[in-house]
Amino acid sequence: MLGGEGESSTFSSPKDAAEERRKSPAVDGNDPAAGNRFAEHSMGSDRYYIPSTISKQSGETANPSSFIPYTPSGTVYTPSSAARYPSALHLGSVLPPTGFSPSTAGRSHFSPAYQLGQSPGCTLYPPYTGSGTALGSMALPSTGPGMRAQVYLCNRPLWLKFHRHQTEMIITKQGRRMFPFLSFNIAGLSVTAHYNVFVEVVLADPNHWRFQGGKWVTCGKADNSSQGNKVYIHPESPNTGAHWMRQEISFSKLKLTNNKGTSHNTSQMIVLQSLHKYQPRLHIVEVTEDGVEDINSEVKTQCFTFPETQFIAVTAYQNTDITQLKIDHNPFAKGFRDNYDSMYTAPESDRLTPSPTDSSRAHQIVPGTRYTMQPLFQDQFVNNLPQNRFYNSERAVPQTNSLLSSQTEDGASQRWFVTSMQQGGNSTSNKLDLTPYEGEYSSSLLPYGIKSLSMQTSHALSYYPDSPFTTMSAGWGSRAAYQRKVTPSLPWSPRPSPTGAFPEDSGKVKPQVEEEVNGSGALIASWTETQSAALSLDKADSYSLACKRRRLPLNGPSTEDSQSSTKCEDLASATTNNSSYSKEAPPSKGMAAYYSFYANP
DNA sequence: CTTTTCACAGTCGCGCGGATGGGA
DNA sequence: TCCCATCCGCGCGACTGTGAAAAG
Repeated sequence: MLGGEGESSTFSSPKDAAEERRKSPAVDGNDPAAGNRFAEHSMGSDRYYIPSTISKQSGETANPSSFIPYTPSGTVYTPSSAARYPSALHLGSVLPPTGFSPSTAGRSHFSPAYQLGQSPGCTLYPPYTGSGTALGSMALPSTGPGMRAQVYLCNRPLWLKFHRHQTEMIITKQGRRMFPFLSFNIAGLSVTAHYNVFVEVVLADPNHWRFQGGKWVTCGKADNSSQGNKVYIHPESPNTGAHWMRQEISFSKLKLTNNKGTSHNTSQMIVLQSLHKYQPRLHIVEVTEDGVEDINSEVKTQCFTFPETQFIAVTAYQNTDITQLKIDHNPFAKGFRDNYDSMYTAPESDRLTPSPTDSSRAHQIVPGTRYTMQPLFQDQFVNNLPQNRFYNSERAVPQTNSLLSSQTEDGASQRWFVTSMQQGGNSTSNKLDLTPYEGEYSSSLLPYGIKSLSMQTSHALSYYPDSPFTTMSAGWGSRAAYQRKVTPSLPWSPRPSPTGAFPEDSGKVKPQVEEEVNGSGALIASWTETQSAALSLDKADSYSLACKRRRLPLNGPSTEDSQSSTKCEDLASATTNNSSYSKEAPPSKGMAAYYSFYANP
């Protein structure tokens, strides 16, 4: 299915035939390259991802219906966006009120309408693109095949860190992995239905970029003649909805290359052009058991776009802020951390990034720990459903602690979505307003909690254990590195100083982190409270925080090794120690909820 | 001058093979 | 004594950003 490119024969399959059959009229009629499903290069210059605008979206968040795509009142397509690219306007004409054609949305790669129109809808974080002809379908089933999915960007905090400086991704001939990599958690799929999950990378704007004077500036028009694969299918595709929802879906193996002529590993490589801005998109396509798309089903494809994952492809890093962030956060670059010793012998609370061994240890010691941590920092939830419906689902974690109760579910979730939408930023820089996001950090995590009790390991994360928690801690602890390298070498840098690296560092980021920690503590408390409340909320919160600060593991005395592993263990212990994996502790309600989730899809 | 390519050093995960210990 | 499982160390390969050289 995904083999529109000649070289992408890997994806050639019976699905291709199905794809052709399912091609929408809009595609056929408007896109001369319609047959080239993934032929980004063949798209006109007008085929760009268009970041959503903020105002309208944010305004809609107050209305729960705005979370539902295709609702007449949920129009998110903004002429302003379209106006920037005339063709978008044109294509927008075929879009439904939500800004994209449901009949084409499912096949973004072929559909200019989708590509242009989906952005407002997608970046609206219920980027559901629906597919097939059923658009509109407010009546989409909430369960079973065709149900709408919800997607989390698992490592969004890390993405945001990079996004502040305009993320850059190295591309090489042999292919370079993305960092941060795309990692999602998916909910709302049919447990038994089969899905293909894949990532597509499309041009984010029609410009050619260059790094000049310490900042990225446009420089002419983008070259749209790029060829090569633009899609990366998750290696576990196809698989059941239960499988996709059971664990984090990581695309850490995805590689970016500028080698158009690459003939090997095409299935793992996405061909990009240097100095162009790209937007990754996640696609979830329902297929039959043998991996062929079922043309009889109306709702088959869903697309999710996260503006903060935009990046500029480069052959060499331009912005040293980005370089330093990569070094600080990418375990593979650990060798370049000249403050490595201090980083990894420092108190837990001061450590910047996880070492791969940390995560593996944690994982070995407490199976599922890694994933149990994730909900604590699931800051983002792409939801197609009315929030109240979501929160009323059996997956919702009991919110019994004071910290959480301080924010009503509706209020919290709404602001959370508002935040997401605001982050659409202006369509040019797409800078995200982080403030609301940070403020609602904890509340947004809750829905994710239960699901994250993974039953499986994630191979990818053994390499990139940048759980949202660990990544968040890197924001303010890495100042030394910035101070050392960035300041002297980048007098022009927008954030040349340690404190300037993140303007919020001195006065905002740290409180933010603490707030996040509190949020995690809050979650812990909520969990523990539901399971006989060994720790009160305040105790759990303060204790975990104290442990982090004082380098004390929550589970008692430990060696240096165990201390290092407490990054995940400490905050998660309250939950994981009571998970079904633990013999010592009784099953938690959370775990029960986890099962119930699958028992009641 | 800008951009790309390449070799390099450092780190880590994984797999293999040998050593060790327990049970039949 | 043999078999099996587990543990440990080593080497290889993958991966990273760096910095110089090459290419345009």
